[in-house]
Amino acid sequence: MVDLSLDTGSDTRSRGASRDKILQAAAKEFAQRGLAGARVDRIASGAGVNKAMIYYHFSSKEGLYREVIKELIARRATALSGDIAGETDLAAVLRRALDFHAELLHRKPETVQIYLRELADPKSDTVESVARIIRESGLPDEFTKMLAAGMRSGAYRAVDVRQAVISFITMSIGYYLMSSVFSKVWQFTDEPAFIEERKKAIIDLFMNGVKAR
Amino acid sequence: MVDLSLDTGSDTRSRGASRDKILQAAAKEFAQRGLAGARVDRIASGAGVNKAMIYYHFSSKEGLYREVIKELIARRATALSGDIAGETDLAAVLRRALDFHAELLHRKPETVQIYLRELADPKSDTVESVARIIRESGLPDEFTKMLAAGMRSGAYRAVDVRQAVISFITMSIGYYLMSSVFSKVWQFTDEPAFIEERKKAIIDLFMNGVKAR
Amino acid sequence: MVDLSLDTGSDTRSRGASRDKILQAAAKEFAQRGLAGARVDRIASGAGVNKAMIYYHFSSKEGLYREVIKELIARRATALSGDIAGETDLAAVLRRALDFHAELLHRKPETVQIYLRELADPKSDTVESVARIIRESGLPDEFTKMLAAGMRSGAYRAVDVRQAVISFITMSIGYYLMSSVFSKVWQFTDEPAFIEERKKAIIDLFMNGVKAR
Amino acid sequence: MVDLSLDTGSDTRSRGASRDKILQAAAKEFAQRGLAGARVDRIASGAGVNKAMIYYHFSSKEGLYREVIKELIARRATALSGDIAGETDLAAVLRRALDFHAELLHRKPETVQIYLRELADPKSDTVESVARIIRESGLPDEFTKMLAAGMRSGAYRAVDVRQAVISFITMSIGYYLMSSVFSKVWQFTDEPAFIEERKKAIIDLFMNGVKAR
DNA sequence: CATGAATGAGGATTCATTCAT
DNA sequence: GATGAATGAATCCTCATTCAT
Repeated sequence: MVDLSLDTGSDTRSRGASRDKILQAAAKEFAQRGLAGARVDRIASGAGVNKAMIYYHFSSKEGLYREVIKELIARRATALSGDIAGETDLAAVLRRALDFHAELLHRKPETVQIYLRELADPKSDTVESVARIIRESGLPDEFTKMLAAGMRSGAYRAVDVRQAVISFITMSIGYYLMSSVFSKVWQFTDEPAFIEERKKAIIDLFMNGVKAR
Repeated sequence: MVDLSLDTGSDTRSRGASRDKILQAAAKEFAQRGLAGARVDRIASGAGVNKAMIYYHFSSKEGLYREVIKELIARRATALSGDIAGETDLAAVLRRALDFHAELLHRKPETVQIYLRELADPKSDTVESVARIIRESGLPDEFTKMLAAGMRSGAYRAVDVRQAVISFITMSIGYYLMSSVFSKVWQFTDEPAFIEERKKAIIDLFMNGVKAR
Repeated sequence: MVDLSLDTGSDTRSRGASRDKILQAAAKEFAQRGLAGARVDRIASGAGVNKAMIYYHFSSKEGLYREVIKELIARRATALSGDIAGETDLAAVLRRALDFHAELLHRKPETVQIYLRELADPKSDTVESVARIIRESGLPDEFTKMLAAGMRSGAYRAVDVRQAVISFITMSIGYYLMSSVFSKVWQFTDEPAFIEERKKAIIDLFMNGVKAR
Repeated sequence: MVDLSLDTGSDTRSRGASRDKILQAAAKEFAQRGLAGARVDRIASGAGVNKAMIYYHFSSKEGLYREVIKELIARRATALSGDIAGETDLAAVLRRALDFHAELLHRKPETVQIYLRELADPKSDTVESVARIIRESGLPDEFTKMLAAGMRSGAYRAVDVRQAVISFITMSIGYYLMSSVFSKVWQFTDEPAFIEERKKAIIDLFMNGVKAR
């Protein structure tokens, strides 16, 4: 499976140690408060470094934010590309995607928060690049091909393919986006276990939903 | 059907046109930039009033924000409660909920943006109250009852009811939350039409997904 | 004679009272320390206003500086244009110019200091605009015409006209530029009187210097 | 003639190439931006050395500035002292002084810029020391003596001696101070040639201006 | 000598909020 | 209701200077 380890590169020994501490602290602050609400002082003290170090390593608060985005989203999201290429089974493709989403959005809780804020920002180019990543990942195409083939062969019912893709993506990602609400409605005790069940439930509902009768 | 008219409150007999203009402008500003990123100056000039007027009508920037939230989310969301009570058919309940989500999140584009930001805010009590509204709306309970009944009667397959509810909600709401990405991947030409198709597609996938074979 | 009163306009009653106080204090601060050395805090307390008022009235420290320049140099310097037009006598032209320089550079001591710093700044466009003002004032042309005419008529010796103009300007303005040194070498007791003598001495030396023998 | 070679000091046997590079870069930076506007970083990168090296060689930014002043002005200016002592002819004294000013202010363009800024600084002790150098150079005394003698002998007209000295100094030095303006008014093509002509023109105007008729 | 990293004390600018009219 | 002017408390960022190596 894809390695999505959290470090910012290979040089986390002492070269750039404080740079990394800043990135960590910044991710947390930006996730919790957003770019506008984040305080450089808070990031500095969170990272245990002098405020000026932030400007030594990054151009500005916004530059730091961009770097955090890059580390947290862009860099990790691209990892999926070409990973579903080999699969021939629709259910397997779904599982790959589900695992990837979990990996991407659940390992680092900050990721979801930042992603939510980016979704709300009309000027965000993160959204643009995520869209590009999705397109280039081949998921929609692969999905479409498999569904279409299954529909031709009579294995699947006639469904709107685009809607199906969207339904799958929303079921998978939507959970992470809204989990703060869900967890208040149902109080999950064991989230990791819940997520594994969720993956199965999504595959189950989706496959049964499209399968011919 | 639920009345979700756009005015800022039914008790606003003539409590000031400028108060409303401020609320409109504030909703837009908060949606685009979030509470921290919003500028009182910008809200004032957006509303075409003097900045001091905002403090004449509202206690503070945060007070104004709370008021916007109340108008945009709380007030409208509560409208659903007791509306699905009468339904006996699962598909009809789904449709009610889908219509409600569309009404709530699509009519005013600001709603989604603010909602996204609230989801990202760990201190948000909007999330709390939305959770409460969902609980009190009876949707999960009704849903659970109907699914359980269907499973007992053999009409539906044995599925994890909680997961099913979540799958439905994410399919429905998830689209609005992520539509900025989707619209960049697929370029919808006619969104209202697309949303109507989407509702059907969700019901179709869900009902087929749970129906016994 | 030209009115070169110091106020920034006609509305110095209470409309823009603090704006004017800021301009006054800023002129002093910029004169003493230069743009880079000036402190916004010092300007604010010098003007007896809140620091934020500076940004209410001016775009930035640099914007304020430009405004000061405009008030102190550009606006006043343009006043000379067309003022020497009527003169037919070379000595009278000299006197006009001498009076103008005194008016411009001696009334407000800050003017010289700021002018000196602008002369030292390779990126200054004040220097550009002063050059333009000189050109458009007609002084060099008038001067040239009169000297040339005098040379043709035999009243004046054959001299390099351009050098003569420069000699005159440097004698007149150079004194103000270097007066801080001169006053340390000679300790003038009565400067206004000294300046009047200086004007006469310059005319005397110049006219005798060019007159035919 | 006076040795005004450009090296940064005769006692710099091999006291480090980087020290000199720093002084060069610092002179440029201080000339262009002034003490307050100068950036230590920029000086360091201009000199091609690490910023800390500056503090290895100099006590502080201001200490470096003082050193630059010493090299550029004080050290070179003192060279004139006692050089005009031998002259008996007024015109020869003028020429000596003109050559010295040209040497001092024209060889290194930074000199004029720094000098201009010092003239504008009310706390400058460079101005003080230049005044002292002028006094001690004997130029004013020599000048005065010669003019007075000429006036007694009937060779010169009765003029205000102090004004005459100032007129001469301003004609000579004033050109360098204001050359950035002059060059924008007239666009000199060949500055060295122009300066030689200027020297002659100054002597010509001055001598004719004081000579008895 | 030389360097990259670090720091504290500012310094410019912003911004929510209030006041006088 | 309505406004222009005013303010204090941040907040981002800079910069001279020092330190560890």
